[in-house]
Amino acid sequence: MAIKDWLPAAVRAAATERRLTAGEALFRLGDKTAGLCEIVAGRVRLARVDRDGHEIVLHVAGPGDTIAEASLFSPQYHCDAIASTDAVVRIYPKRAVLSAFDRDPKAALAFSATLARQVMGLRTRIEQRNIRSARERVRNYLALNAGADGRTVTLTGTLKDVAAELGLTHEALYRTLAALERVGEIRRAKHMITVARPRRV
Amino acid sequence: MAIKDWLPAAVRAAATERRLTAGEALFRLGDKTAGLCEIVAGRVRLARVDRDGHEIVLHVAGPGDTIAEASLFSPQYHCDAIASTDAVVRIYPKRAVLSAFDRDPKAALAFSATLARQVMGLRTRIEQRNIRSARERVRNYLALNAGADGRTVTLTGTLKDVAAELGLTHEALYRTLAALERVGEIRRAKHMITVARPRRV
DNA sequence: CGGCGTTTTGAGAGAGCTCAACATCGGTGG
DNA sequence: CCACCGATGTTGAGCTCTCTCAAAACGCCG
Repeated sequence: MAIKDWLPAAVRAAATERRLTAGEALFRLGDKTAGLCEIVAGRVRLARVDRDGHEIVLHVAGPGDTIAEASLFSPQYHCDAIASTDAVVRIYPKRAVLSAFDRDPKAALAFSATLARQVMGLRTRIEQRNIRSARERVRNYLALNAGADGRTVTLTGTLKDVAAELGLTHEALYRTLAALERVGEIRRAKHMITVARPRRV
Repeated sequence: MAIKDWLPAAVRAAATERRLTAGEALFRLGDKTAGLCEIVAGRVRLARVDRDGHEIVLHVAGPGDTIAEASLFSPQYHCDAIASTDAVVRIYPKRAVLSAFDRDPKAALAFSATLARQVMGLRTRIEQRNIRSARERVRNYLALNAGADGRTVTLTGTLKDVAAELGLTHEALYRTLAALERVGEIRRAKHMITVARPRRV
């Protein structure tokens, strides 16, 4: 769900861009909230620092992700945002966003819709993490990401990325895929995995 | 974030209640969407059935949770909702909710705010699941749920519930807590856990 | 008092992680 | 065009850690 699909053009035009070097803070806990933030390039992590000075990562956002949605409704940030790599972000001023929502209920609803969709997706991912077995987790992933035919999954990124999304080490993923291919449950091609025998348990 | 905190009273009044027996479907994939649903009692799972006839659980909701937020923006349900136990649910008709949002931007924004907060919480939980070690996961949980003093965590439910939330078996949680207590890192009282030595790594 | 669910501890096994070596691929520059 | 290099992909071996199965103490409620 890209920003441009729901944020009015007028608001998008009001955005400012900012460049961050690795380790630089986009904002800190307690700062006055500026607005919605879209990651254009690089990685930005949201984190809190506990009493021990230990950093607790809440989320890692990459290109296309938005962060600080909740900041629209809060005067201060509730955590730190630190660039993990050199990064470029685009900031949509809070006031512009909120007033657009106020004037245009459609836009507000569209925003709600994207959030509701995000909630769905995140809940699905959490449920996926409850699966212990690497094999089952991969099966789940394939079933959930299968295309229209219900059998073919097109890989957007690298297998390493998939492994991270699944919460597995890349080695474990490679092995599991190899094992599934060995028993004929899947077939693999470049950037594509096909489940060989649907309709089976 | 309880429903009554953001849903206008007029909409709440329009709600209907429904009683489900274990295994009964609240709705099925493809059904026309009725509205927002709040779980009053029992457990309801959201699931999809894949080509193999295998059920993929997307989410399990308990009392106080809302489900089908995204259904407000879709004509049909995208998954099944099945009662895992006998359950009672309250349904807020889609039309009433949407028209309330349309009339009252404040209500729409309040809805967005709860969703944004949910997204935050869910992302945090996902990040937590990336922690492999039971001990680290428990530390993370304690740090994240500490009260105002940053050292004391008050348990709302049973330890078994906490274990489920952490994605650990209850045995693993008991053992980990016992170990942490043994080395003096935490102290435990009835429904309360205190981190003994803050400001340490 | 009796029963049920939570809490606790024990022992064993399996599964994924870690460390390590190597193959493969794509891009870069000479 | 080819050598080089870094990142991705792949496989091996050992080890740690959690899960599983089991049994028992504990606490709460009827």
